[in-house]
Amino acid sequence: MDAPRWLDAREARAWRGYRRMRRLLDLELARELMQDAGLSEPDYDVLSDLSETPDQRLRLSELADRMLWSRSRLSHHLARMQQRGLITREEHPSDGRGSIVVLTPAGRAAIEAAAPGHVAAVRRHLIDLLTPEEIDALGALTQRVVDRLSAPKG
Amino acid sequence: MDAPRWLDAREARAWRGYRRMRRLLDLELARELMQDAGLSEPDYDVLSDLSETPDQRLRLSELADRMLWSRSRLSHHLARMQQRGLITREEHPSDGRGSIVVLTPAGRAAIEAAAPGHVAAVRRHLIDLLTPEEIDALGALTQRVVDRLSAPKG
DNA sequence: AGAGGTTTGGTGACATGTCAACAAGTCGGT
DNA sequence: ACCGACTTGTTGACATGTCACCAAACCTCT
Repeated sequence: MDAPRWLDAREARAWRGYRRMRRLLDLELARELMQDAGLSEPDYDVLSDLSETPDQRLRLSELADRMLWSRSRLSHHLARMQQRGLITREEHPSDGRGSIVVLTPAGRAAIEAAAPGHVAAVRRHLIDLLTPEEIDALGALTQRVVDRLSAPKG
Repeated sequence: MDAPRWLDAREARAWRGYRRMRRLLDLELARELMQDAGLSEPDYDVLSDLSETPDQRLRLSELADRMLWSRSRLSHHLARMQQRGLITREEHPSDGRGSIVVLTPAGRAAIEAAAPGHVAAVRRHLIDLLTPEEIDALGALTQRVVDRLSAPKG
């Protein structure tokens, strides 16, 4: 058991700042999104990912992988979104197990109505507060961390 | 309704990277923390904040404010932690409404056992992957965003 | 064809977080 | 002292996320 290497002042500032930013940004973006568009962030993410596919449809497992969600979580969430008419399920044409998640017209309308305001909020509270250098640094750094965590033996 | 200013390629990379990093980092840190120390991240945060105070005790509302949690959430969570013997509640000496959250010896032992491993994990998956410049940039940028979001009229 | 192992999506039980309402206490003005 | 407005912490109902498990379908052998 080696002596732990605690964070120095700069590292601690970055780590604490990151966590605090996360929390505050989440709260604010979720609040505005719900108020302006009646969607939760998970709702928005599902609709957004679906709307970016060519046919507005994705296999459940594929969608779950993209979102980094468990299939169970997605299945539960889709059930709720289906209740509200935002998505439907179709059978997979060749794989009898598969379930295809499809964006309904109402779902498409919802994401199209929500997107401009949400992007504006992301700009207002984050992107537009950063210098171009900071944006590039954030892009580079997050990608490096993500690549490590996604690597097979990370 | 002005035409929305969508994110350009660099901005989108930063934003997507940030969200993906968040998710992956959360999953991994929570997984290791639970496995190594039997604590959830919320558990750790409560214990950590408490252990950093001079007397290992804080008023509930004060702790909630520091953590950016609602009082309701904290109250529920403390009930569960109290069940496990990690914290206790005491009466406030002068304010009859107040409840003081106190770290128990078991709680102190838990955070002391968990901290070295957790800090090491934070280093391994984030801090040690960044250059000193990136750490400073992250510290500066998060602080700016936090300050804006914390401002009275944000 | 069929056995054995894997993948897929769903389910119920349970843990956690949110929201609105509440009782008790405090505070400030009169 | 007392009234009304506010603060504090708790609670219960409900929304959401996690976990273990399952049935059905698939895939790979022989």
